[in-house]
Amino acid sequence: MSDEPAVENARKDFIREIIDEDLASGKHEGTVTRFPPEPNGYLHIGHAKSICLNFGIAQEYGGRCHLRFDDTNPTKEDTEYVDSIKEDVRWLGFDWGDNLYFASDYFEQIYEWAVHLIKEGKAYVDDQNAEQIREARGNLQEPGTDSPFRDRSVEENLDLFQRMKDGEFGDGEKVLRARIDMAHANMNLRDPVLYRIAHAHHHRTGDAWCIYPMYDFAHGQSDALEHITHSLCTLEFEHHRPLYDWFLDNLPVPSRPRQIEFSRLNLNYTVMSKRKLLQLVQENHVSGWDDPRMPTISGIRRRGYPAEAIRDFCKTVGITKFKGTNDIGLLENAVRQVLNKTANRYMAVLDPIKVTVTNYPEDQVEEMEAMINPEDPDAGMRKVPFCRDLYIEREDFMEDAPKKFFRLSVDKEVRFRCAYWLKCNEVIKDESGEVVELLCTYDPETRGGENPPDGRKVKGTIHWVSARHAVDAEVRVYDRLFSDEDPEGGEGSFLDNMNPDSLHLVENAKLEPCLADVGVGECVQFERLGYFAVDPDTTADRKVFNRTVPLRDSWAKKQKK
RNA sequence: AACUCCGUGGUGUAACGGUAGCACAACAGGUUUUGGUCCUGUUUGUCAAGGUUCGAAUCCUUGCGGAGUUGCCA
Repeated sequence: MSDEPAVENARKDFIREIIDEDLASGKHEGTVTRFPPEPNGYLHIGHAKSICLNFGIAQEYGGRCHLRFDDTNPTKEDTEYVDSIKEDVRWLGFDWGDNLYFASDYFEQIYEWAVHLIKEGKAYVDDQNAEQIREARGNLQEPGTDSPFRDRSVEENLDLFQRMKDGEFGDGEKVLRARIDMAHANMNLRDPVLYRIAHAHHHRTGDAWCIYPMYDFAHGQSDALEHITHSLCTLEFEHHRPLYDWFLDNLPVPSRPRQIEFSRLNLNYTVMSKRKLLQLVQENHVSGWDDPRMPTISGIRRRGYPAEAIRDFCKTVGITKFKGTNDIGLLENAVRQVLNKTANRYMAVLDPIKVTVTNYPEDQVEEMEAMINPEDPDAGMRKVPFCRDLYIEREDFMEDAPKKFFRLSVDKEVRFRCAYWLKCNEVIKDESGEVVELLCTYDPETRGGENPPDGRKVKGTIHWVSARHAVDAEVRVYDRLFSDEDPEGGEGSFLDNMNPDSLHLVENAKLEPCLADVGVGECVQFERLGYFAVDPDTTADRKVFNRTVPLRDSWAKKQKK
């Protein structure tokens, strides 16, 4: 309720302003949008922007948003992708209801419209091959030249097109082209191809067709058939709009959609093109489409990013025609913001050093009380066992500590979160000089981590785990996949810019026992470290965690300087 | 000058002729049993030049810069 005025006053992007105008002027009575993926790959965060836009508008305006698969190219498409796309849209929190469509459902109608154009003298069958057509198209400086087949009679065109459909010709032998203007400044209007021959099995229509419409000849008409009011797409389609409109002008379509283009999402340290993502998968640079380092929806889901954070992120990047690059930090910030409110806190040690509390009774174990989430008191409390044998993070101990190091050091005292204050008295090293154990003493007057009565102060609080009760787990610590801000820039392949340390595998992390009960997919905070999600690779006897995103770390930042 | 589109702090995004604001980042401080969270403050911007106007990021002109377009992909 309280955020209603905020929604009301929310600044609208130029597309929503256009919709407002169209509603105000009576041009449309409602708003119908569509999300039109081609089922030839997995959805990525860039698609999320389009999904949030299209479905978001439908929600805000009480309209509807169709999920339509743009499946006009049978050689590249597959039902595997259809299924993953549906799952991803649903996971993002959107619902297309009964409005699930396929461009291939319209093949018959689109074919009839092609015949219509032929009858009007606005389309012709061209016998030229692909190379000849390319050469005759001219270039950006020079006009194209008419095809020698451009002036065939309507009857001949009708006959030839029928025979194309009947399978009399091989792939590439003939195409159907619109008869527009071979000298047009916009290449898309230089007699664009409408239909090509492809003796290929289609994932839905099977072998019913051997001719398939091109995107341009299918998309706008599909929009019109579905009574889409606003057809939102990315900037690359801007100079296709005149063609989009040409078909609507020259065909007896049942409605008049309007195409509006906006800038696609670009993120630094990320590649977004389907081709490159496919390459990463096929060449095994990642473990699959859902590798947690991938910008795919399935990847970021597995990584632990909440859908809400993706939606928030899409809201903050906004919709414009300006082709900019967003900072990946903005996404990570959205993730932290959601997780800070929702993630349960636990303690886990990724790189353990043993700590022995020499003055703590050998046989004693105490159940320390700890908040599950300080940001959400309703989450309640949990119990964490404390005893003489503990682990702490190697990073939290330093022998020659600088003044600003607030953690454990020799003769220094620090708070063990929710437990006691401990002082390190002695360091035990192995032959190579590596620290293997710390001998510490605890102060019984600091139980629960409370301040002692004598008024002593301590600057730091560190996390720990009982060595006797710890649960072992695998933790996959991810970093960005590319070390270069613009992986696709520069001379060589984008693969040259891959971050060699994008995955750091921790085989034997030590977890507090409560963590044994966390289910697959759940994302928790390992205190002082970051957010971690339980990976599906988890088995009955071994948990696997993915690091979703680290906590902000002003100490690390200070150290770098 | 083939055509089309786009230029607001470091990044992204508002301001629709009337105080250039917000988020992220950065920096400084406060709070804190997470060097987290939270709070406060600071730095940094209208591509340029003309014009219209009492008044221009906004309208006009010119220039400059960037992107896209020559698939039987979408």
